[in-house]
Amino acid sequence: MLQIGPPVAAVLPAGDANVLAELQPIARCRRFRREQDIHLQGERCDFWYSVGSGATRKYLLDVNGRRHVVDIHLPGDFFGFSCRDRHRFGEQAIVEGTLIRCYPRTRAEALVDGDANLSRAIRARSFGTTQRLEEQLLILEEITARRKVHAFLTHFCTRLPRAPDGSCMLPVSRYDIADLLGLSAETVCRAFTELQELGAIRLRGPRHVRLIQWTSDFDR
Amino acid sequence: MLQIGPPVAAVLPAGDANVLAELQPIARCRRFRREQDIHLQGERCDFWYSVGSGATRKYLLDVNGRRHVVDIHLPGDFFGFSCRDRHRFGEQAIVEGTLIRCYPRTRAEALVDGDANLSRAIRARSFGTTQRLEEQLLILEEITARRKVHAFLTHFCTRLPRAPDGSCMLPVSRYDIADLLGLSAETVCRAFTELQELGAIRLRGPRHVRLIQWTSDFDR
DNA sequence: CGGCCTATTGATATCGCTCAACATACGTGG
DNA sequence: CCACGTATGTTGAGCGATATCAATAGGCCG
Repeated sequence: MLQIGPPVAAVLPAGDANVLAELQPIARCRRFRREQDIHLQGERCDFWYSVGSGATRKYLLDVNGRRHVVDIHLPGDFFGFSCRDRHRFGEQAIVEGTLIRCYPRTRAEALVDGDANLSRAIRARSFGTTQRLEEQLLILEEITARRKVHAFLTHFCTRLPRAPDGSCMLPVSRYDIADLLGLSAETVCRAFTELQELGAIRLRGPRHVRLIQWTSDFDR
Repeated sequence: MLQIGPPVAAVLPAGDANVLAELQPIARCRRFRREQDIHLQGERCDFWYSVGSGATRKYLLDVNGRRHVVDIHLPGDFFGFSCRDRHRFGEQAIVEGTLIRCYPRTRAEALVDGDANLSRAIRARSFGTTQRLEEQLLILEEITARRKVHAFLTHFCTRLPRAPDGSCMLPVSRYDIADLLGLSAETVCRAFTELQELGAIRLRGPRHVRLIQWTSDFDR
């Protein structure tokens, strides 16, 4: 069974947010509707982006038309970093009115080149992305669907704002979770139901989750 | 079915290798034996590393003692980048005599701070790591073991040196592949056998693989 | 030669994908 | 307001895929 690591935000220097504010002058803010694309797969990598509010998914449509989700971005996250000139993945808003800050890449790089602190802050964000993806890999290496879903919720809920009772509102559908975990939506549903029956989570509405302290294995 | 993206090396600016050579003065080179740890999980992040020769695995031992492999590093790859102060993962040599360059982190960061080109090169490496992990996530999201193994081989072989006939020597065991793909070693074995029967690969010895051009689905 | 590690194959029970049906929520237009 | 349509979420049945346990083969090194 997996011990989920701390979220990226908890390990990033708190001062980074101030440093990153230096990028604001060149940012263009845009709002996106649910399912609207921020950039498409194959498009030129002309911007860096950060999430102001809402949530986005990084996804790929494969040759069979199946959708793969490789990452979810939440407020504070940066995305669009790339070492190639075209995006391998598309990125789209998950929630209505998602606010995105778009930083023209050339200008952003010029700013970063001239400011070692800013450069460190961006580097820390990039390392943080690596960390989040590594955590996601661990989750996908879990064997059973129930464990995958539980590990996902454990990790994801640390990244979400929490109500006083410790519960979270998931911005993502069962389909998003399925495409992120490489499972069918039905299996994800069943895992939610089973986890609730086992007392690992409590649901008040399909997207309103509270994680319960739980030490045992989930193999009944 | 998945279209595997190009390897990171193919999209990194060729000049980066020269730029990164500026880190050599502070590098300490060490050789590691098979299975020897380069750093442990939980250890302080005091170094950046790059692979000179051989191969390494980034891994985690979970509370049940199961080993998870999240990445394989080959010559030219950097690792040990982190935005936390302690390593979540261990890293160990896979092949005998693996050559590792160790860069003291504080000195490396100071060098990078003072050189925008070097800073860009390190950033590009970090973005490249992100790209490799995203590709690995896509592989893990494949449904069947056969597809996972085939996608892994397709991606991994682009990172390996290739003989004139297009064949590769895998530096990793079936167990490494299993722990990387979240499968049992037996299932990985069977997938190799099936892929060969289907004509997707040819094996001359367990680790000597040649990928065959193959357009069809692998679902018989 | 013997021991160990890696790789392979077999048998079986469990798990998850698929297809199907149904429930629920929400928005829209009448 | 209700009727309806659509998207989302849930549950069921059955089959194929994979984990697991087991046994065996092969290679390498002392």
